[in-house]
Amino acid sequence: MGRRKIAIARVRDPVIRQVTFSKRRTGLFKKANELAILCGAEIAIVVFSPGNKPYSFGHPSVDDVASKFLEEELNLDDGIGSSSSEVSNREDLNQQLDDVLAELKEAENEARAHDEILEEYKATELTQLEELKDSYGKFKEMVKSRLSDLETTESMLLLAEKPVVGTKNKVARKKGKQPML
Amino acid sequence: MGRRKIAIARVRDPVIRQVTFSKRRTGLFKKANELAILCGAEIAIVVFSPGNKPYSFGHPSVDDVASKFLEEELNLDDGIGSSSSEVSNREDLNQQLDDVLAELKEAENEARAHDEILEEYKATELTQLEELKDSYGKFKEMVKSRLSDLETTESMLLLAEKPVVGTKNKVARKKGKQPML
DNA sequence: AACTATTTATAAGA
DNA sequence: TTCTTATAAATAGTT
Repeated sequence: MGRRKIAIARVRDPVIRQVTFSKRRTGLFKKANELAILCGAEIAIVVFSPGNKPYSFGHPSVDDVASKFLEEELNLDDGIGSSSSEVSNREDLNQQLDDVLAELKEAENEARAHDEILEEYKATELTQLEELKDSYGKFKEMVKSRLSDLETTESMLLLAEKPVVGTKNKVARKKGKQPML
Repeated sequence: MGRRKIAIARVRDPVIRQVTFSKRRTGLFKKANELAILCGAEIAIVVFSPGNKPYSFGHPSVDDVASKFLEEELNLDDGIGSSSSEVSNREDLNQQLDDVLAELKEAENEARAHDEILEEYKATELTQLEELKDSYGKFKEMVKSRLSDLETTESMLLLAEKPVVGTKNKVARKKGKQPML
């Protein structure tokens, strides 16, 4: 779409490559925005420029899309690694699940203890800690999410026999603004 | 770019909306691929269709870009929340940092305990647990990373005075393939 | 899914 | 980098 047609191959000249990146990144984000608005789609994009500077686009936010993708990951999950032949005895599985459930509840309690420790720094000026807490919160959410999955033993067993359907992913944004490479 | 110009606003007709989504998602991913090839850029995209089906694009892979973005997040981090005027006394800050360091080490030990519990299921057929462990491992890495940051007190103080430079993000992929909505 | 009339993105150039 | 513009490419409406 320019004065000339170009082949899709690495642009040699570093200067032109950078210019091309800037133009196309702008175009890509614009397209992403239109897709989100027109179709009510949720979308997150992360790009690294040739100079390795990070850029991101999110609608409604990278965070939201990220979390949602993580949910998918947790719900659709595996089904691989245990061939149906290995799923021999349902009773055994149920017992195992009960054990796992107990252990995870224990782990969650410990997680709560961690959280309390970290909470003490909520009011501190050392905002770097927020970052750590965020990741820790996400972990706790996963534990909880996993717990409810396990509690519905029946559905999990079904999942274990279901073929994989979707892509799974996880994204969690932080504050910050775009560098102007 | 069609027979008529359309306004960028939510497409009412669900059928047309879905068709538009399919066409534009294809276009977006194509653009993303061209950007990656032409500029040697790394890129990851996650989208949810109007019907809430997940689609993703990654070059070289969503995983790789995700990890890299997470690194950025850990390294460039905050610097917000504490105006330079609040960074009054370096000695006080150093003391606070020492305290935080101690607490974090404690938290890390607890984290290690969690990990051991989870490790017991490494050989189990319940592969869904792998996912949980992955997220937990990431959390632990962040704790460790943060710890080393804190240990180099000097550099952290510098960070606290530095303006925000990059966007931060975290992504962790799972296996799976694209649904053909 | 295909087909085009049009709109939009963008390669080159300034 | 920003703008301009000729041209390539994406896509809205149609079949």
